[in-house]
Amino acid sequence: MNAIYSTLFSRIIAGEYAEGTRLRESAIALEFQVSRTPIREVFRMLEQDGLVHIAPRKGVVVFPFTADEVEDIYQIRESLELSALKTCVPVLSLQRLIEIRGKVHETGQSSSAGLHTQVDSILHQYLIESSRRRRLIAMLGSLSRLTQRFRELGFQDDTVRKRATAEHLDLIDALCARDLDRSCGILTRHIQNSKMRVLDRLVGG
Amino acid sequence: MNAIYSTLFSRIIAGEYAEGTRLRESAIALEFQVSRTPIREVFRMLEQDGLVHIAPRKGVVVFPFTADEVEDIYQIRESLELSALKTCVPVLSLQRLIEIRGKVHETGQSSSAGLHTQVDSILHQYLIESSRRRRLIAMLGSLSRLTQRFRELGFQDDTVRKRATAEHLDLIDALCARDLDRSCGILTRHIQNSKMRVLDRLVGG
DNA sequence: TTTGACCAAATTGTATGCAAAGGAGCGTGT
DNA sequence: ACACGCTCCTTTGCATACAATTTGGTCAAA
Repeated sequence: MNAIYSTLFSRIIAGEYAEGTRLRESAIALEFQVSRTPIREVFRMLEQDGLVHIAPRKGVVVFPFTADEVEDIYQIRESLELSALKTCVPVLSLQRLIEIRGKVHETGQSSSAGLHTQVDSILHQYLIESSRRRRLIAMLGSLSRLTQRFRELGFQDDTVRKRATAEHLDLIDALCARDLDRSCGILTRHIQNSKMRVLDRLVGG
Repeated sequence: MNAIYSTLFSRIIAGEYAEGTRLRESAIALEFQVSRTPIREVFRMLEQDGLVHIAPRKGVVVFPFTADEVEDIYQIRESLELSALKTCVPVLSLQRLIEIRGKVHETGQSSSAGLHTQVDSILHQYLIESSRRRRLIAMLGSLSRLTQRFRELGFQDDTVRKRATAEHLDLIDALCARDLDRSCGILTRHIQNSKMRVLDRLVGG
């Protein structure tokens, strides 16, 4: 059932269903050779991701997943990550920051998009989770999953990778100095840059 | 089924289930005289609200809904409403703002907590929806529902009502002048004040 | 006493069948 | 011609039955 969820999730993210497409329980059930029962749960999970709308007795329709949508997701993510940052700055572990700084620096030379994506995740995840705000963490996790596929694409260009690495190092330095204002500024620009990269990829092809 | 959802929702909000309580499908199904099938959907809906955690094959456990949690919700709400505000300021209708200003002013004299709550909702809703950002609107709607019960309690004190009304009028004036910075400042303070009120009520009794 | 394996009860996951609501098409009346 | 209502078909909602997995406990061996 998790596989079915992942498949539908990917399809919607990839824009394989036109905006407003209605998903029918029996059709999906037939396609995946299961009964309608698990499909209904999958629908609920997709609703949690904000990917479909469930209208009682009417069925489920997929929301558009366009550039606008991705932009909105990044805007929300920016707001929430800033909030997390404000909470976590005082409690971050210097040791862990330096450890992550090492990884970032090391990866800076690599040309593997996958590796860059991974290190990027580690840093952001650490900041977010350090806020210890369960709800915030969950929301950011959800948003992250929605853009996961695109982020890797963003790291394919070398100049982009260089810049991202520089931003990460800057941010970590500001965090080590417990400089909240500077951290916020850097993080804001960093996320805006990520957004641009992804949107460029999206509209460009 | 919607009734079952509402009931469980209220119970969790009210703290009627101790932190970590496990909800068993059969038990709930028995209580509400339905089969387990709709109960599973209700669980998914509660998961959407961030009120329970569903662990596959393990069951669902309710998250704590404590003052910490409410505080987090308000912090998130502040971040997101500010984001909405930034988006909507340029497109707000002067006519509609003045219309709402009338309602706020009129309600300022009333001592009905319900009426104040209602007007408060109208203003915030208008700002949020004007952003036209589907996802943001949905998230704020969800957060709003989580604190709905408490907000009304917050409006029981007369000095509080006076202050809230003043803040609303201020905000609307700033919005009419399309003064983004001032609007942001006022909204931030306004939400912080709401948070305090609610938290005071919560810890006070 | 403690550890491990194994069995039984409880609980969740899925399939199937039936009930009920929505929607399209057709016909009738105005 | 148009609106209204009726009927049939599709689709969703729910109940029940069965399968699979977890969990708690018991007993035996180290």
